Amino acid sequence: MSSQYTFAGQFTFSIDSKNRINIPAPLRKQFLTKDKKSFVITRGIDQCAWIYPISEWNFIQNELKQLSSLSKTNRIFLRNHLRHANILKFDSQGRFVLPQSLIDYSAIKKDVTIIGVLNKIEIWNPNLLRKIDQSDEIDDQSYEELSERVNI
Amino acid sequence: MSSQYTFAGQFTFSIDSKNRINIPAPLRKQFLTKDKKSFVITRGIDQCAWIYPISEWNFIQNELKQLSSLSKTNRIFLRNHLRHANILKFDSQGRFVLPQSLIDYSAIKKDVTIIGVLNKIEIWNPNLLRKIDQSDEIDDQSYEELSERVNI
DNA sequence: TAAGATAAGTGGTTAATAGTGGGTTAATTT
DNA sequence: AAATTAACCCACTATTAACCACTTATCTTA
Repeated sequence: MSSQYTFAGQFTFSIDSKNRINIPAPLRKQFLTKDKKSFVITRGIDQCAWIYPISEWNFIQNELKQLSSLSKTNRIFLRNHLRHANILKFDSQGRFVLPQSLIDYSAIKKDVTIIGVLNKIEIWNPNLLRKIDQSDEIDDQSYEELSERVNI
Repeated sequence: MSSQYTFAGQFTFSIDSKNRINIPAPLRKQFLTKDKKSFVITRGIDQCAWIYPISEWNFIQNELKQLSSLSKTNRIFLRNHLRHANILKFDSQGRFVLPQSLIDYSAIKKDVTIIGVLNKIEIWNPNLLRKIDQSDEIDDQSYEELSERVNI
């Protein structure tokens, strides 16, 4: 079964003095009642934080179980992905407290950029994201390969 | 499964002080009841905005879901395609609010040209479109290549 | 073809919601 | 027990979305 979530869009919010971040209403509204405002926040592969609704996370965990720990890449990926995972809820105003370890990892200062990416939500330092935009342009060859697989 | 929409035609409307744009009635009428006036508006490949009825967009999203986020190319590709996507509805008068980011991207001022292009609707600055019309003529070689794929 | 009726396009006002800030009490931790 | 953290509550402001109203164009029907 594939994901029930289809997040999209970009939002620029701020983190307050108590390290709280508001989840943008358009994204928050998508949360299914079965997930009861619960989600997992963890390190992204890039220098950002990833948020998965709890049911998505359970699904991903099952996928991760398929990976053999004999592979070094797998071991590293599993460790980094799991050890920094925090189960959180958002409060009655729709906010959550971003753990200090993720603030450090993502280099969050005052402003945050929040992006919906299909089944997950990304939390970025706007400046870092801008830097990535410029430096990580996909080379043409990769795009060509992608275009043969995805029909947009 | 192929598209259920076949938009066509060109219309010149205006954007009002609250950044609202009216969807031309001939296009609006095509919206299926299952789509409930919902659509996604995002950056076009050219300097314009693209509107997809929500069911069309879901079709695209399902293709995107096949891409694993373990690949860097995929991550960048997904992020950049989804971050500019806005899920919107048109109001009881058939209008929607064009997000500021797309106003900037498309360089929309007062007038807009709206074009139906099969499964999507394009929103243009009329002046830009005129300029493109003149400069972007399709050369014969490209037409040859097209002719092998499309039978008109 | 003319007149009425209907729909389309445009403009503005009001009411609801979203985003943000802060304070108070209850749990944990040290 | 003190201090820190977390949950809960209240409040303000700006933005957004829902609503109403008017004009122009199109369609229908006598």
